[in-house]
Amino acid sequence: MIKKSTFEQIISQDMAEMWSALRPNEKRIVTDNFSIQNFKKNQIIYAEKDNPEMLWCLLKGKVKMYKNGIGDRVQILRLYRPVQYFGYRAYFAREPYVSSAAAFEPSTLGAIPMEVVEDLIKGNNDLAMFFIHELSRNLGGSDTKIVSLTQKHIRGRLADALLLLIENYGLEDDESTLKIYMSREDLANLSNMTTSNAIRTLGAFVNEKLILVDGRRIKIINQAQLRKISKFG
Amino acid sequence: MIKKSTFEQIISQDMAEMWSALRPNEKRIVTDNFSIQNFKKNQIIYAEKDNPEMLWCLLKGKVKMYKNGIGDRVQILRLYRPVQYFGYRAYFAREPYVSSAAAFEPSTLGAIPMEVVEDLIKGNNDLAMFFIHELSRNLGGSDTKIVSLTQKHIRGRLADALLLLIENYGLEDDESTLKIYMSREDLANLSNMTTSNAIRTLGAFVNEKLILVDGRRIKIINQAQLRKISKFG
DNA sequence: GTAAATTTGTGTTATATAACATACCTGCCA
DNA sequence: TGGCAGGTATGTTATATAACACAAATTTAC
Repeated sequence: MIKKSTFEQIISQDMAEMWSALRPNEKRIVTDNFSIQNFKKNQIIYAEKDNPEMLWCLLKGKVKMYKNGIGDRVQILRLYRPVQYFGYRAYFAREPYVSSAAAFEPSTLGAIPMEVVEDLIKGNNDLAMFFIHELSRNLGGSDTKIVSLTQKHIRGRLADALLLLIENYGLEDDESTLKIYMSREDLANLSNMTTSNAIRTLGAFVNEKLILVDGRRIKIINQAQLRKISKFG
Repeated sequence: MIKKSTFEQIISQDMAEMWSALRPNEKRIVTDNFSIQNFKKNQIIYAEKDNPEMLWCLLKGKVKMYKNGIGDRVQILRLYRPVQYFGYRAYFAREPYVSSAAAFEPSTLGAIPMEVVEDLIKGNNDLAMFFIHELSRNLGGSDTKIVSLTQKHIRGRLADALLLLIENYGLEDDESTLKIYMSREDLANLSNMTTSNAIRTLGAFVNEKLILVDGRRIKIINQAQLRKISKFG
């Protein structure tokens, strides 16, 4: 358990966007109901069909939201970085989770009971607008993803995945190495293809000098060309 | 142009869910800013990349929200029936539309400027919760659709489309005829396949006595089996 | 520190579905 | 009334990608 003073520090520094929407007494309510949990690599935070109870706030690490599909296939739907919120959609929809969330790597998360969040929303319209905004952006992303994943060819889908990783987790100081190191399988699950095809297509990109690969370390060499592949072929 | 009294009637009867969240003075604001527009069959209501300005309320008819994809392919994302609201997501996300909306058949729509809606939300938390709820349900649907469209086989996807049409537009008094008559092409665009394959697979379903087809009229004979096909093969 | 398990890599085959070609049907309007 | 456009139907071919099989490399566990 972490001391109260540390709580305050973490949430006031990192939860900026949502935090700033709150009045002093509301901040107090959040602080009082905030609990911190650590997750190991690949540990599940919540699973499909669970009842949504918490608003999760990723403080440290990386998290994937995914859905188990047909056979053993998995589709990664969204990726989270500090400090982003998730786990609230199903609660607001009054339905069980339709997807699962797991830590990509050792991660620290904050949790606030959704009832508390809902009460806060009822008395604070900036907070309501925060969630309306988040949901709206996610829905647009999900709609766009439908078309990309169903209509683009393998190369386009993998290019999309790489570009998403750049956007989401950024690059090292060398301005080319992806900050996330993920398995070929996760890469495949992100871009709707088999692991073999992720490996093969990644290899093709290396041959074409678009990227450089060393184990799970990926260096982006030709981002412009990746964008072209995402758009056309 | 329709008389004010008729306005009041339409919106108080049909806009029930959102309408009931409003206080008398807010209802007045909506009424004063409400305009009615008729759309012909296949007429576009708004298009991708347009700037979102209006909250649309479908009063009569049927509307499809779709996205133009690669080549000439189209993906139908959502269907609307009276009385449902759409067109607000992009506004809340502060981005241009990522999809288009068009009338399936001659339709009557109400329009309210999004600025007015946003002002109302800022002063009315029930209204905010209405949108949070709608967005949350749509996002769950979109996430589920991603997996269905990418992982299910053609038969499962077409079965899904038929079940969606039942759920969305219902059946005639005979409790078997779909209330919506759509082209094979639209059916294909709903279930991510070519028109040829929609025609063929529909034919297969007829052979298997799951449905009966007379032109665009579709009778659902064996819904249980359609559900099985949606789930497995 | 060595065995076991997992991940990565590569070749081959199988198959679902798109692409293409063509014909027919049906309503429309000139 | 006849031809034209749009939609429906069906057969054939092409192809992108999954499925499978196996070997090598790397990580994990005891």
